Amino acid sequence: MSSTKPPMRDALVAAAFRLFLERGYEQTTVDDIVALAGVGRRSFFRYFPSKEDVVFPDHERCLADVTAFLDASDPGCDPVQRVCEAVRLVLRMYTENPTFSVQRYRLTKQVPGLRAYELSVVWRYERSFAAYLRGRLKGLHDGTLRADVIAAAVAAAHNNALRSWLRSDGQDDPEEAVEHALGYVQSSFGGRGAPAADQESEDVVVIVSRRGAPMWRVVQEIESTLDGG
Amino acid sequence: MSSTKPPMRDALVAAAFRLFLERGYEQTTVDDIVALAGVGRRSFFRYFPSKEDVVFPDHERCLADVTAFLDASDPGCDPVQRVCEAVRLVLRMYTENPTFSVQRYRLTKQVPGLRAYELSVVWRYERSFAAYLRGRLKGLHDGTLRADVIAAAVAAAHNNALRSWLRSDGQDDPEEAVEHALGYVQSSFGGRGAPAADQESEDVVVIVSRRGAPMWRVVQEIESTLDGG
DNA sequence: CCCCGGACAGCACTCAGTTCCCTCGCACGG
DNA sequence: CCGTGCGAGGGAACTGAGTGCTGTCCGGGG
Repeated sequence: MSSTKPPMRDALVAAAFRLFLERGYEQTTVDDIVALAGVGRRSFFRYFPSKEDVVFPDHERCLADVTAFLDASDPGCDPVQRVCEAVRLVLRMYTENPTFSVQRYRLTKQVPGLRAYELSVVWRYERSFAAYLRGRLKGLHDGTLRADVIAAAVAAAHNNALRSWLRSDGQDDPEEAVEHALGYVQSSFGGRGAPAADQESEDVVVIVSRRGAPMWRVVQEIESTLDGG
Repeated sequence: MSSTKPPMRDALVAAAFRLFLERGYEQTTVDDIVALAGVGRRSFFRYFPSKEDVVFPDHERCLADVTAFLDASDPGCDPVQRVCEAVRLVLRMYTENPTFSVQRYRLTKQVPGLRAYELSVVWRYERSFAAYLRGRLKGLHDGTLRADVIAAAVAAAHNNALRSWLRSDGQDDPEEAVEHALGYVQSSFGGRGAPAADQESEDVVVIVSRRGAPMWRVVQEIESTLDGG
């Protein structure tokens, strides 16, 4: 089943989830988990700094992946699009284990402590996005403000699509939903963001133009955008 | 200074902050706090469900204010503007006690546990915004998605302005910074959002128009926006 | 006068997380 | 073949947050 790298770590995750699903998160003590896994209590805290961490065993690695992905960006690429690509890495991590993700979702929905923990995890992704955008938008007017707002918008769009997929018990197509949500964000902030093909039923259109450009250019831009829609 | 309603609660907050600033949050136990305040340990947990809550003593009330404010909205008002007004209530709560807010900011910046807690508080504001926007945008295309994204953007703009004010030790003008940040968000998502007076040094202008409107109306809108800028 | 309900004190308990020390297995060089 | 060192794991004991329960004080109403 799982890889052969850390047998003990996986055993702890498996034991923990069995108990969490049977009797609930708060009704399960760390001693229960280590007893079922047949290991010492101390070993649990060697692999997971806290009881909550066992619920999100792969976020640490994914966060590192996202940060590395953004660090390796081509300096010429569209930063907003790049962040949108990064968020797809996060989605992939959820969709790799659909049943696990759905079980975890049900758990975090019920336990306030886990929701708070998940929040802090999501926040770290958002800060990674924002740090990258700040670097790319430095010098532009309101660079850090725009970086923070765009990072928050991308994260919110991702979460919206992810949660509706999780609520559907993994039935819906998560890629499609995230693509659609990111299209909305890109059309709102779009640098060169395309107007997103699936906006045909949208009733507003956003046009961005340099101030000072001649009016004929502005009108031309509008016409091409409307025609393309 | 503070109201005369709960003397014990205020005494606990005062004692807690004295110790937190002296020797740090994690180096201070609840027993230390209650000893300094001269009350029983059990009384602390009567007023604050957890040790972290004593650091954010007025957020619960503020969150209730925000929710009530949004619930009392005129159904005809611009929902995005309404949320922007709600976020000013949150800002006011910080600016009412500048020194307290700055001290708390320094504390939360250092202690990971407090950052996580603050995150969950901010998240509840955001969910309050999103719930209101979902109600107002219901039926529109992508209503819940737009509600979530706009709520996140407004919260991020507020946080950006708030944090830069807190970093300035309360020297900068927080109202102005938040106004500016909200102007950016409104111009990105604007329903009828004004182009925000302080965007004069901005080099792009965003125009939103109903698809299907006659072209002369679109041009008229552009001209009036450019002239007003 | 007693009773009752709420605010508070204080003890005892659970459990998460940490510290310290022990054992076992395993490779290493002598 | 035998120390010797070392890293992974086991386990006891401790700290501190949070909870439950019991007892006490106090003010107001029978």
